[in-house]
Amino acid sequence: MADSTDGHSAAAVAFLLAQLGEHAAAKFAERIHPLQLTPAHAGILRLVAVQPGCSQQALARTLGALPSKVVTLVDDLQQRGLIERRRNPDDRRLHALHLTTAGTELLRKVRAAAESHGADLTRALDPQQRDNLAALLGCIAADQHLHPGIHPGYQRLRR
Amino acid sequence: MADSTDGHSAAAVAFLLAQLGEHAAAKFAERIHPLQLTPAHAGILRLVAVQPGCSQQALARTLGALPSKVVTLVDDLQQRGLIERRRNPDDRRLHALHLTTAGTELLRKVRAAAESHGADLTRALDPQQRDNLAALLGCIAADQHLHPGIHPGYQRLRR
DNA sequence: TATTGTTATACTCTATAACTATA
DNA sequence: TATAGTTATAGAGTATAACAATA
Repeated sequence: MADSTDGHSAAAVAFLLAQLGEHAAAKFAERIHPLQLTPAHAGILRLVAVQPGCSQQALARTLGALPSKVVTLVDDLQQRGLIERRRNPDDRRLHALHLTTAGTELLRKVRAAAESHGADLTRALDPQQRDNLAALLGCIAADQHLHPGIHPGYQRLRR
Repeated sequence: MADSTDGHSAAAVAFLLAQLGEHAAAKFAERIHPLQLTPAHAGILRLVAVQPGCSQQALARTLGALPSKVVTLVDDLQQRGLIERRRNPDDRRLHALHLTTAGTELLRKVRAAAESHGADLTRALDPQQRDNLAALLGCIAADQHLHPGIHPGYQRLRR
């Protein structure tokens, strides 16, 4: 990985980003572990909430993940009664995905966990610094053409 | 993963960090791929440069990686003539690791790649913004007790 | 024939623990 | 007995492609 010893070089910023990003992802995974969810599960719950009735293929395309992986994750969530597969009468090949009441409730807990996770992660910054950081990161994310809300790690989803 | 749709909440910052961190790591891996190195290889090259003569166990402890993984990575680097295993005469169980001339040269290329990678990643920011970002990230990293130069991803080193 | 969802299989990666040599 | 390094092996995880149902 990049050298991190040469002050505020561009390489040092990139290394810090990679380091903190991994740390943030790992801490978030810990936060939702008690809910018996992985980040992948949480990502699917969130997307189905945003796009109710979406198909598994659409989900896979949006996440950049393999359809066969999405199947097993949706299996998990359905078996726990968090998500429903409804047959689309117009095209019976498709499964229209919907959150159940339990799924909506659990997603609320996931969002609460994400918020307290974020607060803990940025506790060293005052509100102005935090907004400043958000703006700078948003600037880079836009420039790098990252899709809002789509973590590249979704491409290797884990159960 | 965290919701990224609620403005500049703490959760949004955490999500952006995770997203950008993964992106930065992936881009860096692409940069050094032509050198036939993975980030894990690069990390070992760098640590051996910083602590010449260190043992493989010490390396594994510093990186938080399994000793058996370090073996295969050092094997790769040794076979390519980038690193030397010297027997420690005082304790013949230990291998003292040293970079060869070729290893030192390749590490220079890795550092150049890291620098241009960082420049590309932060091209949307002016120098002042970049320094600002570095300071904010450094602040969080220190608060979260991250070890400078040690990427948490080293713990699952890949060849 | 093409597409959705699913399942099966082969492959890779990882972790554990056994092994050797030295202490 | 304990530790460094190595190797072997079993388990988990992943990607590919085969498959059934529907269009």
